[in-house]
Amino acid sequence: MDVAQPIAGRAESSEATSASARTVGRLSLYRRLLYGLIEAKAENVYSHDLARIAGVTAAQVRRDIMALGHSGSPVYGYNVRDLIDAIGLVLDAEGGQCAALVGVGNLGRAIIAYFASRRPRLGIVAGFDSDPGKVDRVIHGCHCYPVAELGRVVREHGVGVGIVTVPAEQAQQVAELLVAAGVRGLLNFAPVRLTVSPEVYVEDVDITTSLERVAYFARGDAATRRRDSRL
Amino acid sequence: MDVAQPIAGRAESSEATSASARTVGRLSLYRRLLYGLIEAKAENVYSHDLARIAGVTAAQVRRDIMALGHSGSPVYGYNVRDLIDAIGLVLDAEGGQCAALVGVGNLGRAIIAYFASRRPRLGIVAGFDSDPGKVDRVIHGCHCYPVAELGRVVREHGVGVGIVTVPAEQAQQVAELLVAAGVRGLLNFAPVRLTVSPEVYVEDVDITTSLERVAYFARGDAATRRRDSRL
DNA sequence: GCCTGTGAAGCTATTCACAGCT
DNA sequence: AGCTGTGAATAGCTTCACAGGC
Repeated sequence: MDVAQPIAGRAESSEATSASARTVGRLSLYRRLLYGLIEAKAENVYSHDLARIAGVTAAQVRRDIMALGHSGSPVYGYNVRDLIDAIGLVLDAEGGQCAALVGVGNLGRAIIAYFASRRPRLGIVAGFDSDPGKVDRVIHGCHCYPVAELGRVVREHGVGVGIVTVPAEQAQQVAELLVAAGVRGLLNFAPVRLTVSPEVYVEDVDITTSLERVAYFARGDAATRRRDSRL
Repeated sequence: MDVAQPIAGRAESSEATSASARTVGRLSLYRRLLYGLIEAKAENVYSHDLARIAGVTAAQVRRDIMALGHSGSPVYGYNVRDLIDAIGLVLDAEGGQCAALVGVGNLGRAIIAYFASRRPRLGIVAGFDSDPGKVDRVIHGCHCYPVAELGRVVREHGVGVGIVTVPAEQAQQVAELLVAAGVRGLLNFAPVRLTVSPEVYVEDVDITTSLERVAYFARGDAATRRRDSRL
C-alpha cells in the first residue's frame, strides 16, 4: 500500500532485484504468520518475534525485509499491516494470477481443498483429469475438465501456473501440455524430473525424498541435526 | 576432516561423516533414478548421465558419491547395483525403520497410497485419525487407529518417523503426541511451524509457500529463473 | 581420449556486530 | 535500553579444473 521509499530516494521505482528462492519462501511464510498476528490484534512486530515464530534468526528476518525495500521503525518494529502489504507487493502478481491442477486424485483433491478457502490472489481455477468419472464435477468450487480441454481452458483463463499431481508415468506429458498452453511455472508432485523449456520455472515437491531425509536424520546416528526444511 | 582415504585400504568400516540435508535429498533422488536404469538394463553409469537425468552437474554427482565413501571406475563409471547398495548403506536404517501417519484425509490417503507399493525398508505401518468413521479401516494395507491409541501403537512398532497431515489447528498437539511416543523425526504438511524438542528433526512440506514461489518465478518479471527445488 | 576423485576457487546464504536512532 | 539497517565476516554448497589412470 505505502510506497514510501527510504530517505534519499534515488528513483528506485520498484523494489530491488529479484529475491532468491529461499527469500521468497520465507516471505510467504512471514506473511502467513503476520495474518495470524493480525488475528491476535497485534499492530507491530519486532524482527525478534517474527523470527521466533518463523523459526529463523532475527537477522534473517531483517535481511529478508530489507530485500522487500521495506523499512521498520527502531521503536515500534514493523507495522504488521504495512509489512503484509510490502510482501504482497513482491509476491503477488499485479492483476492476480491463477493456477490449474492436473490429476484430481487424492492428492489433487487435497490441494484443491487447501487453496479453496484462502488465496484470493492465487486461486486454482480449474482441475483436469483423464478419468471421465472425475470430469465435470465441482470440487470445492473448482471445476474439473477432461484433459482434452486443457489447452483451451488454460488459455482462456490465462493460467500461469500448473500443478502436476498425476502418476509418474504421465507427468512429463502433462507438463508438456501445460507448457504448450502457456504455463510459465510448474509445481510438480510426481516423482520424476520434468524436462521443459528453461524459461519455465519448475519446483518439485518430492515426498519420497523428504520422507527418506526425515528418516535419515531421525536416526541421528549422524551428528548433525537441523530443522532445515525451507528451500 | 576426512580420515585418510588413499589407496591403502584402511578398514574404513562405515562411511564418512554425516551427509548434509541437501546431499541426502539428492542421494534419495539418485537411488530412484538408478532403479529406473536397472529396469532399462543399464549396468554402469557415468556421473554425466546420472547428472543429466537428475538435473544437476556431474561434479555434484561425483561429490555426493564421494560423500558415500563409494568409488567408481574411470573406465566404466559407477556400477548401478553397487551404487544403489552404497546409497542404501547410508540412507537406510540397519534394521528397517517405520513411519506412522496422523490425519487420514485426502492428503494422508494419497501419501499412504504412495508408499504402499514401494518402500520395503521404510513403510507406513499405521494411520491415525480422530474421526471414528475413518478408524479401523485398512487403506492400502495400512491400518487406521483412533488417535487415542497412538502412543501404544507407535511404541509397539517402534515407529521413528511421524507424518503430520492434520489441519493446522491440530498439528502442534499431534506433533507432541508423536514425540512423546518416541518419534524422532517429523514430516509436517500442516502450514504451521511445529515446536518440538530440538533433537527431533522436523521437515516442513509447505505447499502454500511452494505454490507462491512458483507463482513468483513464473511471472519472471524478476531476472533470475532457476529450477531449484531440492532442498 | 574420457573417465573419476578432489584441492582450490567461487558463490550464495546466513550470521555477527555495531552504528545510528529514539 | 533496545530496536532497525547493514557492512563485514563466516559458513555452507557448488563448480572449476586438473592430476591420475586406463
